[in-house]
Amino acid sequence: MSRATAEKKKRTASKAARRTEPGADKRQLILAAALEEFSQSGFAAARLDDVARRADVAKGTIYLYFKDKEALFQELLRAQISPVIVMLEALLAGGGSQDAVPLRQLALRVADLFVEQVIATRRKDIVRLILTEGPRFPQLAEFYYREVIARGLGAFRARAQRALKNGELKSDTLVQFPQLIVAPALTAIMWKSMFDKFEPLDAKALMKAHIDNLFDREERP
Amino acid sequence: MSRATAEKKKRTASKAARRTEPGADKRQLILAAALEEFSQSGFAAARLDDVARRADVAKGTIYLYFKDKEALFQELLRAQISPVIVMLEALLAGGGSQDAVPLRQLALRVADLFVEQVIATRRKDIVRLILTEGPRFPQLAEFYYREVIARGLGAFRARAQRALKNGELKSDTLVQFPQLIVAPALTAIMWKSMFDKFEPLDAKALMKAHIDNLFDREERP
Amino acid sequence: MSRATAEKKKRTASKAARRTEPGADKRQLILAAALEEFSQSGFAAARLDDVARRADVAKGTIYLYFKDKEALFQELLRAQISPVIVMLEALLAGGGSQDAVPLRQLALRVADLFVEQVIATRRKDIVRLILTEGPRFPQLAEFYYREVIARGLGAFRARAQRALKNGELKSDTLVQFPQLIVAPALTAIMWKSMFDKFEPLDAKALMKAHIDNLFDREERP
Amino acid sequence: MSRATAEKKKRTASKAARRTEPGADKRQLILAAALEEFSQSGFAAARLDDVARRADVAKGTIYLYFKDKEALFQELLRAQISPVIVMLEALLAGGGSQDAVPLRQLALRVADLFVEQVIATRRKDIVRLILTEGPRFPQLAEFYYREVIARGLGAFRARAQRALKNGELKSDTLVQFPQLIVAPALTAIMWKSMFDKFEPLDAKALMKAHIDNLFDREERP
DNA sequence: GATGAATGAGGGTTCATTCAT
DNA sequence: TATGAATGAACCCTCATTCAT
Repeated sequence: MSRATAEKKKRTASKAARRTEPGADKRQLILAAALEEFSQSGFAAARLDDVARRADVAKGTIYLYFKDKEALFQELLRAQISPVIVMLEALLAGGGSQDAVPLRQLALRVADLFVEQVIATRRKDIVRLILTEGPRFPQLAEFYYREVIARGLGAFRARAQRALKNGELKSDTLVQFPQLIVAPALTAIMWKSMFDKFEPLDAKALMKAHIDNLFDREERP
Repeated sequence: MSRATAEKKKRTASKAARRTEPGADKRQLILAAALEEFSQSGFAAARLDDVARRADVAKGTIYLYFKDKEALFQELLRAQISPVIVMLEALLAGGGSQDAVPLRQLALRVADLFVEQVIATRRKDIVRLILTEGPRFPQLAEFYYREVIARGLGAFRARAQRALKNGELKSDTLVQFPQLIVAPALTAIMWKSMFDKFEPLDAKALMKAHIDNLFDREERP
Repeated sequence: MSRATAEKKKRTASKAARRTEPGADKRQLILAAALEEFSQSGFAAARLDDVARRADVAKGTIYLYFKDKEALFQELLRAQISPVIVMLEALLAGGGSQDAVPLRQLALRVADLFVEQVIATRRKDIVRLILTEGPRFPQLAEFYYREVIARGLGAFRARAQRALKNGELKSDTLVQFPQLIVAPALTAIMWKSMFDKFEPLDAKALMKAHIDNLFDREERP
Repeated sequence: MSRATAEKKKRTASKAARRTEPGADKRQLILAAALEEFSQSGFAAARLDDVARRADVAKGTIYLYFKDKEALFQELLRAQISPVIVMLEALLAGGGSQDAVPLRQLALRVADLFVEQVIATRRKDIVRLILTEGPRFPQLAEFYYREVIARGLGAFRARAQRALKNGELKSDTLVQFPQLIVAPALTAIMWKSMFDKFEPLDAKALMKAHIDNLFDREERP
């Protein structure tokens, strides 16, 4: 009871505060609450009741902004992907167009960015949700493949190809399997949500060790 | 009424056929059906009705073998883990006790085994389910960490330590991050269940390339 | 089927009528329907489906007002007890504080009240349910003992004690066994719900005869 | 698992022991177990599974002796009534045919017998069940009314009539309301199953006080 | 007769969705 | 727009009953 009471009080207070918030767009509130609930419980087990409560809106309000539960879910995942795509393209296409930065430096920079901006934040749950619920939402999987995977790996593959040509890379491993570059990142995300309490994982160090592995062999004379 | 009657007849017929099946243990039938349904829909969205139908038993029969939906789910995941553990220990402890086989060979052998026995079979769904539902079932995550992760990585880490001492490994990367060895395997599992239809992935080649990466750098003079 | 159709029509009609009913509080509707169903079938055999239908609400609506079937049951019994307690105390404490009214008159008055307000009404089913289901709901039995039995018999016992002292009563029978005063009332309730159709019982006359019995002996010289 | 295994072993053992019991009539075992379960849970909530376990027979066995759950229930109540009827008639008809024993003595004797043979034993649960479930089983109520109530009260009423004629009784209260004689007995049964743990009731003393009440007034000059 | 695995109808409960206000 | 009471389909689970052995 005390927990509920405390929570209620807090919510009531924040409600008053939020009411007056100027740009407190309901849609954003709902999306934020939905991320929380969906990543906590998964799509099927999440309750719109809880989303509404957390967003501090009425249950019916959700339906003013989203057709149904699935639309909310998919729009949530799509909305959050946009910045990732932008970031991705900025890094790969922009920074790499002239290959001013060596691929290894680029990889390290992206890895750091990914750890800081995704793995260390709530955003990692977006990735988890996509991995987790993707098989149940074919359109989502397809969308994600087209917009993120194909583009991201494609760009990386192109960049690796150039690195291979200009001698920065000695083997074509990364050209054939660009997936290798992200494997430890996915592993880190899964690890953090399941095993981190038993054995914490330093994601940044893991990524660095992995990249060192991929490039050190190449750079030896 | 005619529908019910017709259905009953049909079922009776197919039942008669199956009745004679020799080792068709009900419990196993249910577990197999459950794997199918759970990996298709996830825990929350799977319907026991469908499990029953797929196993060709009545809904109530499930409850003769499992306390409830969650017990069915957890026993499913635990039951399938045992062979993995056995395999794991046989390979690492057994084959590696005298380190007769170089770690690289061992890794390649394990990778092949994992691809053939897990990734290429229905068993990969077990791994997916654990990764996917683990956060919602803390006991399961803990069990899995204790029985599989801690043991597996522990054994691998010990073996890597010895490889480092006897010069087979030049860096301590794998001692610090034994997770690296499995990262591409997880990635392959996720890829296969979401993106394989868009772009098939050769898991075995991926694993080989990864292991080559890890060891080649060490073996250069 | 014709029965169902007929019922549906009736319900639709009455629903339209009820929609406009002013104070038709849903909670009260549900409680009234629940009393009907529970006293007809007992707790275990009563179906919430029927309660809902009788209250003319959807099944889910019940759960907006009551946590579950048991809560509905217990709140039903507790809600109905309050007026009884109030009545009880008004009569015994109020009217008896100065013992202005002889105990016999008081008993007759209470008996009449009980017959009219309880035995002759739907309320007798509340008493039946408590007697009937009490053993299965220990909290309910305790609540009832504390709030009604202990208080009611206690007050009556005190009043009887005074009557004994001031000579109105000659023996201490009622002080020792205040339960005696209510025994015929319980018997009447049971009789009415089982045997009244075979042999009607005049509860008021029964109570009067009983009270005469208890007091006549005392009043003889 | 260990609990289940242990229980199974125990049951198997005791079963072996019972197997050799000579007159261990299955039907009686089942009836005894049924009484236990029905009076603990009521008709609707009692589980035949538990009856079978308690009787140490298989679930199917029950159906060899009783058509269904309701038949078991009704036969249970009817079977147990017979001795009561016999006793009743022996006392009233037999002992009272010549009115050798004064009615008051007879009443006291019956009360004692009832307390000892019914209220103090498992048999009180039979009475409770009849009172409790009667309304749901019209045939049972009718059977009970015809075989027990009508006969018992009839015999008592006849005896009271004679007592009135021969001066043993001064008023016709008991002729009009023979139910009065049993009211405290029913009250005692209800009390014992609900409130006895809060406030124990001396049923025998209660009955005696009640009978004194009924007869003292008559016997005063 | 006796067993107990199997059945499946039935009921309690949840929760996405609607709609009158 | 926003609300939240109301809905009812859907799903888990129980348990009386059956039947092959």
